[in-house]
Amino acid sequence: MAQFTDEMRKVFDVHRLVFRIGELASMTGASPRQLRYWEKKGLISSREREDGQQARVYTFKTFVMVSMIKYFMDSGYTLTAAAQQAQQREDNVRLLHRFISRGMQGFAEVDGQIALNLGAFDAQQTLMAVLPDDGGVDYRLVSNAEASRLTRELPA
Amino acid sequence: MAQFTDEMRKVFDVHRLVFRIGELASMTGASPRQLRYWEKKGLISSREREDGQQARVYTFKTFVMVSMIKYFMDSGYTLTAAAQQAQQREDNVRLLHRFISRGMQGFAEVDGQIALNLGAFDAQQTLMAVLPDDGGVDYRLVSNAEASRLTRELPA
DNA sequence: CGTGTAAGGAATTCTGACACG
DNA sequence: CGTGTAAGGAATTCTGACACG
Repeated sequence: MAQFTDEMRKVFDVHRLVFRIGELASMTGASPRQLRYWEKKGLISSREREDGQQARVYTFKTFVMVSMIKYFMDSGYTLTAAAQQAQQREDNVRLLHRFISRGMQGFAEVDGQIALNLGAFDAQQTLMAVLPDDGGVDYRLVSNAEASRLTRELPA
Repeated sequence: MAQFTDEMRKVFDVHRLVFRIGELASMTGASPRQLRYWEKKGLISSREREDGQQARVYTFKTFVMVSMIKYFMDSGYTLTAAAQQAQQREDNVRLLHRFISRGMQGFAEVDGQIALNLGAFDAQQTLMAVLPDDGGVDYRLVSNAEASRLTRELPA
């Protein structure tokens, strides 16, 4: 399953995502004028423009930040207060990214259902997540030996 | 913690992400000419253009697809074969999204460490994921009562 | 303070075509 | 088949300014 993570890590890496001002505006509901002003105030940032590049380039991190600022402003906060609120949430966002990037070991098959191998639970057992039909998530502990047996090879 | 998921779900919803051909090209390494040709062949798709909109608009789904096609082509596959390989992986991508969107119940604090509440393990216990300093992920089972007690309120 | 708009120049995207193979 | 390029028109982004408040 190392094959999966190696290949797919780059596919899921949101840090590769880049946007120009028009898309970021349509994605978040903030106007281009607002985005330029927020950047001038230092509330958000765009990537350094190499050489003679004209258009601003925003990253996924900025997309998240703008989305949060917009959300808090729509809730009644002033721009400055909304930016402060968003900054506090930033830590949680980073934490979630760490959990996601560390916890995914690959897919497996448990009791005939597709499961996600979440890695070692303790020295003897591996944690699996299963998606039942009711829309929730079930968790199963299986022996490490059984885990590697259950973990299916992806189509080469 | 319902507060967190309600507010942040829209922030993390990658389906809101949109790109134009230039960004998608720079993000994936495929040329604009390639993207137009692949679309003409039906291997990828761009969003319907409303009214007189000129520029193509791509979604995150297409970003993932293009990344995979590019990866397999760089590995030596022909365009058609690479697209077939990518299509097979698509199912796994969708599965991973379902696991992520269902499994996140919010943040908690376990043994003084930040943890991710992954929801019910069984009728009595809640599953928590903890990030130790060694870079891995540890899992803990706590009683449901303790879980709700440990789950910290996010800054309002 | 925070955002809208009109203004002119620069960069992007569009399509259909010619090219090579 | 699969991609590059030159060509001209259309849409986007840029900055600094004027406006309202």
